[in-house]
Amino acid sequence: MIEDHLRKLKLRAELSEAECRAITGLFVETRRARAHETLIREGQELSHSLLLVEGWLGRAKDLRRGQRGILEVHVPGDFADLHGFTLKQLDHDVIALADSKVAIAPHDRIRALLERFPRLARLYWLMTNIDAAIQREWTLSLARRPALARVAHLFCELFVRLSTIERAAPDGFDFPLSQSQLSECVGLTPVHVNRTLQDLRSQELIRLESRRLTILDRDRLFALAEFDPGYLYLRRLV
Amino acid sequence: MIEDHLRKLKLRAELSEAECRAITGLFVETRRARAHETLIREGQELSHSLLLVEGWLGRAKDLRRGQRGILEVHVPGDFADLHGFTLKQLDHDVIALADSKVAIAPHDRIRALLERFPRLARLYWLMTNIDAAIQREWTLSLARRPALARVAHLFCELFVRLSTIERAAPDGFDFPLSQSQLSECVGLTPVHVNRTLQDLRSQELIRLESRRLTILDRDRLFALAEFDPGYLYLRRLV
DNA sequence: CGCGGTGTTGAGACCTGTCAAGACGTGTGG
DNA sequence: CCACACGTCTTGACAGGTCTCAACACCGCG
Repeated sequence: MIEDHLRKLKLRAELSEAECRAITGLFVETRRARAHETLIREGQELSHSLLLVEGWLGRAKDLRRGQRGILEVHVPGDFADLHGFTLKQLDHDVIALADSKVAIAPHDRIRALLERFPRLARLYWLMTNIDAAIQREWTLSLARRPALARVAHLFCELFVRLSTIERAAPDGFDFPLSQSQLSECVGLTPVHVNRTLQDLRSQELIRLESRRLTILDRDRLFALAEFDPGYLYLRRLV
Repeated sequence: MIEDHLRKLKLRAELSEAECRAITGLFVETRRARAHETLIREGQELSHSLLLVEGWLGRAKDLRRGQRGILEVHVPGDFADLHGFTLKQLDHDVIALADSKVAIAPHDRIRALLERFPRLARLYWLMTNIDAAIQREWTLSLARRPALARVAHLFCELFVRLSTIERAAPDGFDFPLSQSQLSECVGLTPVHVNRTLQDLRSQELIRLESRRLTILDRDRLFALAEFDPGYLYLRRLV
C-alpha cells in the first residue's frame, strides 16, 4: 500500500528490511477523500500526518476576495503534512484535488520510529529539503516564467515525479485537475489557463483530453519550460 | 557572534547551556563578502554551511535572458544553506545582497553535533520547516498578490523577522537592498518597483530613503498586505 | 428535464513590462 | 581639483500580457 512511498525513499537512500517494515508499521488506517474536500485546515491542532496512497492532494492558502493559491501538489507516495509533525499545526490547508486515499500516521508512532532509527530522521529531513526545493522552483516559475512556460514547467515536473513512482507512461500521464484547479497552481485565471493550454496544443506540444495529458514533444516542452530536473534530487544522497 | 542564531532558536525551543556551547563550537572561522558576491554556486560540492552573522544574503536562481529570481532573503542568525548538509549540493546560488559576514560550520561538525544532541536534530528540522513556510508565503504572494501588496508584504515580513533578533526599531529598519534587488525578490521589473514604492510613499505607508525603511502606519501596511505572521511560527514548539 | 461544474470564446480594461532618457551621487584616475 | 564612468533612482510613452465580465456549449447527474 505504501510501496510508492518506499520507492520514493529508496531513490535517495538505501533502506534495510527492518526499516521498511518499521515505516510500514507507521500507519494505523486509511481513509478516502472526495475531490474538493478539505483534509486539514490551517491552524488545526495535529496529532497525525497523512501519506497520499492514491489520488492527488494539494497545499492551499486563501486570500481575501476568494483568491486561492495552490502552493504544491502531491502525488502518491508523498507525505502531505509531515511538517505538521514538528510544526504542530499548519499555515495552509491540505485539500483533495481528486478522489484520493490517504494513510494515517500518528505522530507518536513517527516519534518512536525516528528515535529507533535516527538514520530515518535524517532521511525525512532530507525529504523535507527536497520538498522545499520543489517549492523554490514554483516560486521561480511564478516570479519569472510567463504563462506558457509556467504551465509547461508544471507538466514537466509532474511527468518526472510520476515517472519515479511508475505512474507515467513514456508519453504522458493521467491528470485529473480541472483548468480551474490548474489556474490556482500557476497563479493565473481559469480563462487564461484555457488560452494557454490552447497555445500549447496548437504548438503540438501536448494533448489534454478526458483528464489525460499526452506529451507530444518532450524535448521542445522541456526547452520551452527551461526545465532542468536537478532540483528534484533524483539520486542517492544518504 | 552567533547570539542572533541562538535567539532565533530559543524562540522555538528551550536550549541548555551545553547545547548552546555545542552550537557555538560548530563554527571554525568567519569570512566577509561584498555585496553582489556569489558565495555558493548551484551544483557546487559542499563541505560546510554558512551562518549569516552580519548583513543580508539571498537565495537566487537564474533563467535565460538574464532573468533572475531571489527566492528568499536571510537576516543575521539565519543559516543560508543548512539544507546543503543533507542535499550535498544546492539547486540555487547563495549571494550577498549587501556587505556581509558569515560564520562557517563544517558538515562533519554538524553531523557530530546532531549525533550527540538528537534533540537539536529535531530542532533544525523544525527550522527547515519554518523556512519552507516562509517560502510558501512568498509563493502565494507571487501567485496572488498584486505589486503593491507584494512589496508591502515583504516589508511586513522583514520587519517581524528583524524584530525577533532586535534589529528593527519600533518604526522601521535598515534596508540596504537596491530597487533592482528588490525587484528580483518580488518578481517585478525595477521600473515597476520604483513606481510601486512611490505609490506606497504617496499613501503615507512608508518612507524609504538612504537605505532605511520607515513604516509610517503599521496597521494599514499589514492590512494592505494581508499580512498574518502565523506562518513565521514565532512560538515555543519543541 | 434541469442543474451545476467545466471548457470555450470575445471584447475591452487594467496591470505590468519595455525602451529610452536624464538626474544624481560616488568613487577613480588624471 | 576636475573629468569621467558607473550604479542607482526617476520619468515618459508605448506595448503587451493577463484579467474581467459576459455569454454559450457541453456533459454527467439527480
